[in-house]
Amino acid sequence: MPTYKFDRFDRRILEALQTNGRLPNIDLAGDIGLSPSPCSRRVRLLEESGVIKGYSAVLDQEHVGLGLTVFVGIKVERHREKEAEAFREAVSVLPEVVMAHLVSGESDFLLQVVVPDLRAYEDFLTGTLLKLPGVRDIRSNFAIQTVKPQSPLPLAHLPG
Amino acid sequence: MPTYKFDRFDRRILEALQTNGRLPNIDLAGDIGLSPSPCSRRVRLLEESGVIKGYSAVLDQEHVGLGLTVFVGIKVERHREKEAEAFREAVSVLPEVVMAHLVSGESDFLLQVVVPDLRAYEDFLTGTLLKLPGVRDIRSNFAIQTVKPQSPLPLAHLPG
DNA sequence: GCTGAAATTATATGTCC
DNA sequence: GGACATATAATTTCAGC
Repeated sequence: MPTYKFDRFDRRILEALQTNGRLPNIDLAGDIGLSPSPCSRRVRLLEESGVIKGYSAVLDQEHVGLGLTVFVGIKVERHREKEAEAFREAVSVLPEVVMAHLVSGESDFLLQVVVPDLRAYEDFLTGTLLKLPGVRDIRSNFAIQTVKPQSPLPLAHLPG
Repeated sequence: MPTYKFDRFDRRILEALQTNGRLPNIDLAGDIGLSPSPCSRRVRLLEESGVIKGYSAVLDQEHVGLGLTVFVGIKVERHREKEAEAFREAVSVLPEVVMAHLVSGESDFLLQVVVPDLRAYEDFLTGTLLKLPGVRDIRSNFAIQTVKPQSPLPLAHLPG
């Protein structure tokens, strides 16, 4: 379903649930100015249509012992499609890789990697990343400070 | 609270709630092999201690009309601390910026920017980013394909 | 600490207007 | 979309291990 006819209620639901995914329906309904029944219906429709892909607990990285975030740029050899797909598959199953994109520019791939510390990153880099097939170059950019943590998507372009 | 004495139950709770932040307590309890009472207590402690920072609905970017993700590297002038703080503050309040870090390497800051399309990015780049104080250089890397979407933090280093 | 059961309260859902 | 009734689920308490 590529399109979805949003109105201002849907937009406010999405904004509220991005900020608090466990907001009780009764509170959500009150916040957006709707009674619980239609609010619940809308949320279900948004879930079933795939607009809401799921819900997630947001953890404090430091608290769970994950002190190091690294943004990794990877250049690869020119691949045939079959090899390229194998590379993407290999990257996407690595737990330490919490996000990965094919990008334009200097690197071919940009990965966000999360590990406990520098020692763990060293192991991951030499033991895993550098052994991926077709890797030509890896550039590691270490996060020194979080300026803005992962935040809600901007929905200002939707009706409302 | 910089440390937290996790055991295997806490780890499994965190893993489960990262995957499904709305998993009913009764189901969560069953999954991790605990009865509902202690399971509920543990979740509450994890929330109160800040290990669980919150919950969020995960949206489908395309479905909500946000077709373009750009990873933006920014180099800045040497700042005094007061100016540096002003820059970080300015970046962190921009809705289009869904994540931002101070990083080592080529750029000083790395931003993840989400907008509807190239036209919107053009406006954002020229109208907002390039006008931030002290910007020396901006490099835009466009996401061509999502290899792995934002995914749960790896907790394999915790007990369990 | 956990289990299990029961009671209470809160929340979600379905039906009908 | 709203109101109301019904069904689910969460939370608390307490006994016993």
